[in-house]
Amino acid sequence: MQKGIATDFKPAETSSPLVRKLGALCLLSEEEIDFLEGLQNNTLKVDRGLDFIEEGGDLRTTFIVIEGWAARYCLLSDGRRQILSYALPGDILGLHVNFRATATYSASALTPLKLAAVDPRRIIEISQKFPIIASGLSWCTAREYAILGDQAIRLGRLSARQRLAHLFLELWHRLNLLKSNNDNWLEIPMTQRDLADTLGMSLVHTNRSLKSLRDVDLISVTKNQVRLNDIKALIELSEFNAEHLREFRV
Amino acid sequence: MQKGIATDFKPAETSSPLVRKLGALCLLSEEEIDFLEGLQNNTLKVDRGLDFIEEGGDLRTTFIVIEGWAARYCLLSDGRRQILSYALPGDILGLHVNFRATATYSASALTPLKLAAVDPRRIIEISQKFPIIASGLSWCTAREYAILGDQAIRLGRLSARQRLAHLFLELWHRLNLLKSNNDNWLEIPMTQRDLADTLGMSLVHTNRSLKSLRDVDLISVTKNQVRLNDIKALIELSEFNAEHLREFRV
DNA sequence: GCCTGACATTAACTTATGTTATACTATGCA
DNA sequence: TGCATAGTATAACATAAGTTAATGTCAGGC
Repeated sequence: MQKGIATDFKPAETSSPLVRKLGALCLLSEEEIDFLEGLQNNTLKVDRGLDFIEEGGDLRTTFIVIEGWAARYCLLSDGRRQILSYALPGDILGLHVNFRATATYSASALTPLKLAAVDPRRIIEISQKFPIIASGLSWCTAREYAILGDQAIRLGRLSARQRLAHLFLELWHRLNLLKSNNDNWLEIPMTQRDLADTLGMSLVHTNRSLKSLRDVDLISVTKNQVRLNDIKALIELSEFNAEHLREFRV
Repeated sequence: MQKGIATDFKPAETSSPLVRKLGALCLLSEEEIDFLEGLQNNTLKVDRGLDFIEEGGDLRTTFIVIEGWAARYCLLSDGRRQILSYALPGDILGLHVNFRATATYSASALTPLKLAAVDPRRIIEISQKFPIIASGLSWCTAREYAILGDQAIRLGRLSARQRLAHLFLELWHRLNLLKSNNDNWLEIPMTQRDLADTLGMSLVHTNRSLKSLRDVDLISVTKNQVRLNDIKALIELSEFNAEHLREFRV
């Protein structure tokens, strides 16, 4: 990626996922990297299964995921749950919290989670002092929005099998931005219950549809791992559009 | 709303919808209003039914809706369509376009449309010069995101009747921010085909479900108008959460 | 004053998906 | 070692929603 220009600034493997994510997109200066790392100094841990954002509650903090997976979701009165999206390492929750906001969703830890808690005022600071980073965050926002749009497409217009394939492809592509996956194994912490609540289906039908994808050998499944056996066929089946995750070049 | 402090700055009825929308949220200075109005000088018209953003195409412009309704949508290969959201007067499309982006959705005019075309660099300018407006745009972003989340809830977890009621309530609330609706009439330009493509249902089932809402007298329908006969019952039926549209106070 | 086309309505039939229930398999833990 | 629990698997049955097709209604063009 543009070797010879500023290779020194290429984020190290040890960088935070956010820096790796933005660094994969545009060249970051050493100063910018330092700032982004400093932003994530104030960390906290969340146990698996615990909520760290509650719908209807006050939200005054922006969270950056450093390690682990989280799920954004809403509950209905009868207990039905709709997972809206997943937050992976490098993802930001509450980027547009203005001083004080009411959370419109809950968020819980799908795995043990390490988060950075950021004062939203520091986000505002960014757009004044670090235009490149600001532009990167803007890209993050547009990307989250596109991801949620894809979720709507899955829920509105795809069949059960298509939904599963489409979701797996999305997660696979998102993870590839963080670390280059050599193989097609996808490590996911979600149970079938979680998948069902993500894809708007019943648990039983999720299980059935997974089996039917296994039966035609499109995927293989082991404990918390999915192997995408034929990416091309999966893309075709599910009408997945990888462009939605790419979004922009400076 | 905080009478006596700066009532002179209260946006006039003749203001642009964006100014009315942000003005309903926080006090804008005369300078801020002037800037926002100036932003919308470069207008264009779009005929009903025409696309002004095309998925996959280059997007270098931010659009502000001044008059009319637009729909954001994606098409699948077999022609199925999923409408993701509606843009009403005062709404912004492509707020997070960074210099050059690929559109992840198409947008078309549901009515004759008047748009302002804004250079995205002017948006960046805002965060440096007008913190209040920047904060307002941030609120718009969070709100759009919450609206899309609600769309996912509709598609994922609500029945056909619930989806319809939920959508009507959303649109009713959003319109109320622009002009105080005295009655419960909702003027919508969408056909049943559009509603079906929004709610992930077939046209026939949309019609059936509308009828069933009419039959229990929850709504009345005439040409392009829906009357919400019992807001409270509709909210209860559809699990609508108006908080999602409110979002923050400075 | 009659076509035409876009939109709405309704019926009959099919299918994908939901529901309920039971069994199976790990894993942690007392 | 055995029990409890969370997760997975499958079958049998119920139902919401899709599909196809026919009919109705209204507005605009000629």
